[in-house]
Amino acid sequence: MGRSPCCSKEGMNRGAWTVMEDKILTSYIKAHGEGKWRNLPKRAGLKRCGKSCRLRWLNYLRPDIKRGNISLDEEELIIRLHKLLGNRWSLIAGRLPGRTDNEIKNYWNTTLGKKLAKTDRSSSSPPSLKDINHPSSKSRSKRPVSKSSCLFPTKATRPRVTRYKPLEGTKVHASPGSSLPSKNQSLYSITQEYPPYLQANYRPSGSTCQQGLDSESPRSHRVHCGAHDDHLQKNFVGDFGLINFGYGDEFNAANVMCADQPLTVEQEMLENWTASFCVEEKDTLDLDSLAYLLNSEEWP
DNA sequence: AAGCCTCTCAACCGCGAAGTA
DNA sequence: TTACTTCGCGGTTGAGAGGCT
Repeated sequence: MGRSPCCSKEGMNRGAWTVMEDKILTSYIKAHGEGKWRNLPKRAGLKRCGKSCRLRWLNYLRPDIKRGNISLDEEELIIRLHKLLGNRWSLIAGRLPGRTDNEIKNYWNTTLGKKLAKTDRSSSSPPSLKDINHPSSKSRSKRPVSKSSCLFPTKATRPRVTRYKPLEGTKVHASPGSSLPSKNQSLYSITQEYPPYLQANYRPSGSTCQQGLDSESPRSHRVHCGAHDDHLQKNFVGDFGLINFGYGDEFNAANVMCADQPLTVEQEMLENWTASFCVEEKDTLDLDSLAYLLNSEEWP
């Protein structure tokens, strides 16, 4: 039978996206919502394959993409989640609002993986963040320290190259990866707070574990729902089951485990969250619980 | 100054899972 | 049930930028 290509390669643009292409894609998705990637380029008038459009949107154009360096808390979370989940970047990204799986994957491959490998070699015991952030190795310490990055030697020695193009009007929106159902907030009420072009396909995180809520794009139920994964079942229920997220009754353990409900600990991140329209300010995450979680020695 | 090296990250590719007819 | 389509994931690649010699 053979696998049919996702699209005809002939006459297609490849490589870096132009500003114009970005604009076309962004405005199309804002008007029509995500999904139907295969037909999207044709309808939008783009000479790109659907896959490429999807990737560009998810990794770059999406309005809730968080730019800038990975914070210490985020890094710690990545390390812990990677320990737990392995190279399941989309699941890890689901816990880091505004971060994409590609970004985390890149960050791991270029920075964290190396750091951890180094520290693992030099010590048989699991590395602490202190070890990771202040490794004894001076292999690249010749490079001057950048003002803009101060967290880690590897970053400091080589300023992060920021090549992304400026996006006008970029602001944080709630997305499946960043929406956090707050106390006493029903799933549906969150849906209502999505902008129209997001409502078409975005659904509150809980919906990915609740079959039937999204009849338009049923596929969105899978992948991000860690509850369907045995490994996650075992580990996340065990690890997160004790946390009081302060959700209502509709959030059972399986819902809490949903990968697209972010698990975050950074106050600034939370404030950014609540600053967006997704979560009302008065409804806050139980930070104490999360702080306890990260500080806990029982974390893997 | 120029060539080489290292690093980052956007983009591509192939595959498997899930949905559909 | 099965053949096919579509989507999303993880691994990999390569262009571009900056540092080093």
